[in-house]
Amino acid sequence: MRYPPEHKSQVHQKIIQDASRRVRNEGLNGAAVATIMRDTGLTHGGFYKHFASKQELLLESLHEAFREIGDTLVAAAQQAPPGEGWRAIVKTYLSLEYCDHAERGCPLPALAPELARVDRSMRGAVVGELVSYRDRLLPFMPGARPAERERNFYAIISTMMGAVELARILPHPEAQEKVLASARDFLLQSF
Amino acid sequence: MRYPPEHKSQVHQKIIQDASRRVRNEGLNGAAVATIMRDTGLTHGGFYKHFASKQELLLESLHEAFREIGDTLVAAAQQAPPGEGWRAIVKTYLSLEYCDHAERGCPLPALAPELARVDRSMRGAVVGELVSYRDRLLPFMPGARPAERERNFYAIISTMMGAVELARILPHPEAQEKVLASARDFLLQSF
DNA sequence: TGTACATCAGTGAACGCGCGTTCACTGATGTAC
DNA sequence: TGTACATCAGTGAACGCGCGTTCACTGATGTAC
Repeated sequence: MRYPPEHKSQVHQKIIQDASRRVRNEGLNGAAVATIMRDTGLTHGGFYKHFASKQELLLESLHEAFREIGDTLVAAAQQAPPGEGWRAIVKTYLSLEYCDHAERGCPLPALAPELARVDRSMRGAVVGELVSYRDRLLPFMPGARPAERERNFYAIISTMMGAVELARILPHPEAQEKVLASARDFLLQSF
Repeated sequence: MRYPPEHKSQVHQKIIQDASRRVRNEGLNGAAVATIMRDTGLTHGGFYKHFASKQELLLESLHEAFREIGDTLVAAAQQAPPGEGWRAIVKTYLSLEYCDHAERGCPLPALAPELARVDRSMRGAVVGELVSYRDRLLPFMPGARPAERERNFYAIISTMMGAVELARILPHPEAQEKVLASARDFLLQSF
């Protein structure tokens, strides 16, 4: 049962992709080792040929999630005229599309309170992901000076996260859109 | 082992108080039946003399949490001059004090993503709690007309929730305060 | 070219643990007669 | 006033289940000689 040289890293990546989606959809406990391995077409015993522990998988999944949504938001911002990148980010982030598909969205509205509770051994890595996510988006934020862009980033991301979380609790698309639109209009008319 | 007539309802209330704090501090899975009963000075077997199920406890704990923080915020708003209630709410909500003590704070930054994932049998009750929380705070929101106050409520609560969640992920009080202050200044200078 | 051995991703039974829930039981007190 | 029984909050052993993790094993292919 020998495999081609790329095989292992492909399986590794497939496991992370799957976990990254499951974790955003169902929370940090939503990605059980046995379930993820079954989805990948393998059995649970093989998991430890790819990861030293469940915790390692969670951290790599989180990294993948931040990378994926970061790419999307940066791409949207780069399409916009100079200085207007943040508007494109706000419109993308607060769309019903991303509200409905947590598995492709930002990990913060999906996981933030759980991330605040991870134990010491994961804390540093989690903070690191958050900081590099911020640093990728900072250049597109409104504000003349870096300190001002940082303050505006915190205000904007806070509003967006909260709005998506609130909308996801509500049952009807109209109610969800009301929350998303309130936050969107509020942000776009500010700055 | 007969008990005075008020005894049972006092124990019931003590269990809910404890669960309400644990759930805000450690998440919906943080309030294990055995742990809570031990804290109350009882054994786990007695739990079902007070609640039909764990789910019933969670819903009553959530109700208690919204009631507690709602009381606090309404009291703060009532101290403020007419029309300025929302400013008092923002300052209270975004204090380091409440950021540090999730167990006494708003259940939204502690539980929102988990609340978005509760199964159908709990969904209605959760939405009900959210709606009545909103309706308690609406009168203090900025805006001349009810529809405007509702939009402003969504924008304000979203920003506050997100900021507290973000701050709670960060390790140092200075970093936390930077996030809280960014959101606070942003909200107070708007409207 | 042929044989013996090493490699290593994947298998599946088994483990210990924490969880929500059930249930026969306890024992102090109230009530019926 | 005294006896028999009912009540009911609380006890603690036991259950089935899902979880992360371990481990002896498999078997196709590579390598050594």
